Amino acid sequence: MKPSEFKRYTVTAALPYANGPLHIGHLAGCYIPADIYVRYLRSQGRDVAFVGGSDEHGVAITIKARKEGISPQEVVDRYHELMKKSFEEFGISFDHYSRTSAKIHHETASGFFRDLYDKGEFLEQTTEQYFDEEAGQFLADRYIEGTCPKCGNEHAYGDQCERCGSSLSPTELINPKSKLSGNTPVLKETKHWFLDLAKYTDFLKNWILVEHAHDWKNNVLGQCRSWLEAGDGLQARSMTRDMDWGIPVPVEGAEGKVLYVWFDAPIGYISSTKEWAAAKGFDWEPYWKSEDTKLVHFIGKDNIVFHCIVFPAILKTHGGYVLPDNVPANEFLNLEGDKISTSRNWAVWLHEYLEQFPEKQDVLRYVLTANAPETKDNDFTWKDFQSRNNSELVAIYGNFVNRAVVLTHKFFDGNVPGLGILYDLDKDALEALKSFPEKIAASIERYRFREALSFVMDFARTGNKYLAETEPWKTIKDDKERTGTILNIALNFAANLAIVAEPFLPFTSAKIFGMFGLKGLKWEDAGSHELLQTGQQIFEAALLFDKIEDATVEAQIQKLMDTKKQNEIANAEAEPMKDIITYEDFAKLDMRVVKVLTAEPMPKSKKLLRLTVDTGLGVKTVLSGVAEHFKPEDLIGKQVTMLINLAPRKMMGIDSEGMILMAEDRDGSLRLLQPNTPTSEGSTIS
RNA sequence: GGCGAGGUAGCUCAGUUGGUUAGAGCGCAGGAUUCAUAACCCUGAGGUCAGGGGUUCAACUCCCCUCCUCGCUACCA
Repeated sequence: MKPSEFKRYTVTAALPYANGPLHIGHLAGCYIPADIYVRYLRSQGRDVAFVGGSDEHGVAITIKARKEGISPQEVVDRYHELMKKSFEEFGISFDHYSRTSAKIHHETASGFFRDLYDKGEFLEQTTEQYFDEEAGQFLADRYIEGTCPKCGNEHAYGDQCERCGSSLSPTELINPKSKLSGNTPVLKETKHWFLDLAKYTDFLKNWILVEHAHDWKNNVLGQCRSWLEAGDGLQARSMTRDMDWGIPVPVEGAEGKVLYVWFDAPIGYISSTKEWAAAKGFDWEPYWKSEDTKLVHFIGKDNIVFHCIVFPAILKTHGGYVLPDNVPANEFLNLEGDKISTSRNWAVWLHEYLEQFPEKQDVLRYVLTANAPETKDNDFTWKDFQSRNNSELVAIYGNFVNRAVVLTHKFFDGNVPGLGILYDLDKDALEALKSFPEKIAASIERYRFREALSFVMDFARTGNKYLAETEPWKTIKDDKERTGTILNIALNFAANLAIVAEPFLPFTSAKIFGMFGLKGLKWEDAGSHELLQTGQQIFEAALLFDKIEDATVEAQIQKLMDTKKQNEIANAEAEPMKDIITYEDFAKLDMRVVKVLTAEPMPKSKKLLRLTVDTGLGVKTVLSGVAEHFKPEDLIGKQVTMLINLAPRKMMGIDSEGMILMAEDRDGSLRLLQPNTPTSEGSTIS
C-alpha cells in the first residue's frame, strides 16, 4: 500500500518497564523517533493514534517489591507516575499513555489468550520447575539464587549470573536456594502453554524477508533473519508463567499462573488504543483492524524478536488485525563510552535532566536525534551535547531567527515589511524555502530522522547565508524598500523553519510562533513565503537557546566519574564468605597437585581447552574453560591444583573428569594455583 | 564456534540499485564581516574507505579470506 492510500496511522512506542526511571537510552531508542514521526503526521493532518503505556508485569517487578518491602502494585504505581510525568514534560506527545495493570488491558490480553486457546493454538507441555514448598509456589528463574557454575559467584540468579554475565538455567545452579524462604527448592511438575512459533516460520519468512526486504531497516531484517534462519528454527515459547503477579491465565486448571509478560505487553498497545478511544467516544477498531491503517512500532533493538516474530504471529493467528507496516528499531545508545546500565547507575536520567536543565527539552531532543543510533550503536557524551548546543542550536538556528527578528525591530519597529522587487538571490532563497520541507518530509517518511534533522539545520544555514549575502544592515542606509524585501523573506524563512522543525524541537517552534503571533500552522503551509502578513507586528526577540558553559557539562561528567568510582569500590569488595561447613564437608573434596601433560584448544569452542593431566593415580582428561585466559603452551608441563573426585561431566561429547582450580581476580582474570616448589604428582591438598 | 550488525577525515557520522576528482557537521588553519548569544559567511588542509585476494571497462559498493568492535546463542564440573 502506498503512503497516500493509508487512511490512518497507529503508532506505538515500546512500553517502558515500570521498575526504574527513564533514561536517555530509552529516549534515543524509541520515544523521540516515535514522537517526531507522529508530530510530523499530525502536522500533515493525518489521522494518527500514538499509544503507549507502562509495562507493569513480570518477575523483575516482584523482586524489586520484595527487596523494598512493598507490594508490586506500589512499585509500578511509583514508576508509572514518574514515567508518565517525565514523558509529558519532555514533550513525548502520546495520544494516550496507559498501563498494563489497567482493567481493560487484563480483559484484552485475557481475551487474546482465550481466543488462541480455543483455537487449539497452544502446545501444552509439562516440565519440571523449582518449587518452594514453604512458600507454596513455583519459582521464577530470578527467584532462585545459587552458586554460578561458571565463576563461582554465590549470588547468581536462575537465568543469569550478573558477575560473569553468563546465561544460566535454574537447574545449572549449584546449591540453589529460594529467595522467598531461603530453602532449597524441589523440582516439581508444572503445565504451561507454548506458542508453537515454528508453525509460522514460512509465513514470517515471506512476510518479513520477502515482502519487507526493501522497506525495513537493515539491522531489523538481520535480526529477523538470524531467528528465522537459525539452524534449529524457531523454538516454541511458553506464554505462561507460575506467578501471582500478572494477568491470570484464563483457562481451567491454570490457578497460580499468569500470562508471560511478553505475551501481554504488546497487546498493551491495543488496550491503550481502546482506552483512548473510549475516553474520546469513538471506535478503536479501525486503528487495529482496518486494512488501510498503517501500524508502526518504534522499539529498541532488544525488542525486535517480540515485535517482528512473536506479536505478529499472535495477531495473525487471532486474525482480523493488521500487521505492522514497519518496525524501525534503533540500536543502542552508550554513555561516555560505556553501556547504559540502570543497576550500575550509568545513565542520564530523564527526570533528573528535566530538573537540572529546565526549559531545555529541545536541546536533549536535538542531540539525541542528531546522534541517534539509527544504524549502529552510538555514544552520548556531554562534550558532544555542549558542542551541538553551542555551535548548532545557538550559533546556527537560534542565531538566524534572532537576527531576522532583531533586524526587523531595528529597521521597521517590529512591523513585517512587504516584498519588493526580487533579485536572483531572493528567488534562490524562495526556491530553497519551497524545497526544504519536501526533503525533510521525505526523510521522515523513511524513518531517517537524523538526516531529516540535518536538513532542518541546513535550512537554517541557508537563512544565515541569505542574510550574509544580502546584507540588510548595509542596504538600510540607502534603500529601505530593498531592506524590507530581505527581511520579509528572512522572517518567512524563520516561520517556515518553525513548521518543519516542530516535530524535532516542539518547544522552540512554539516560541517562534509566539514571537510571530502565529498559530495553527501545519505542514501544508510550509514552503509558502506569505506566512507573515505585511504590516503585522511581531514581538521582541527572545533567545531560543542559551550557551551551555564548560562548568555545566563538567559537573555532569564529574557526576558520572563519581558513579564510576562508586562502582569500582563496590566491585573491589571481596566476595562475602560462604556458609560455614563442617570438616566432613571439606574432607569430601579430593584435591591434588597434578601436572598438565597436554593442552589443546577444543575445536568449535571459544572458551574450552582440552587438557590431559597426570594425577599420580593415572591420566585424566579435563575440559577447562580457560581458553580466553591461557594459551595451551602456558599450561603444558605446569603443575597445577585440581579437584579430582568431581563427578565426570560430558561437554561437547567428551567427559571432563575433574576441575582445575583457579584464582579469579576482581577483574575476572584467572591465575593458576601452583605449589611454590615442584611437588610430586598426586600429592594431596589439605 | 554459529548467526546478525558494524569497521569511511582528528571527532561524530552520511554514502540508496557498482559509474567521473569519496561527502556533511564539529574541531583546526586562513580570509571576509559586524545585523546577531565573538555568533554568522567564504576558502583551505586531512582519508591505501580495517587488511589481503578475486570478479569487472569500472569496487567504499559484489564474492572469498583474515583482523577488530557490538548483540543474540552454545560449550567454562
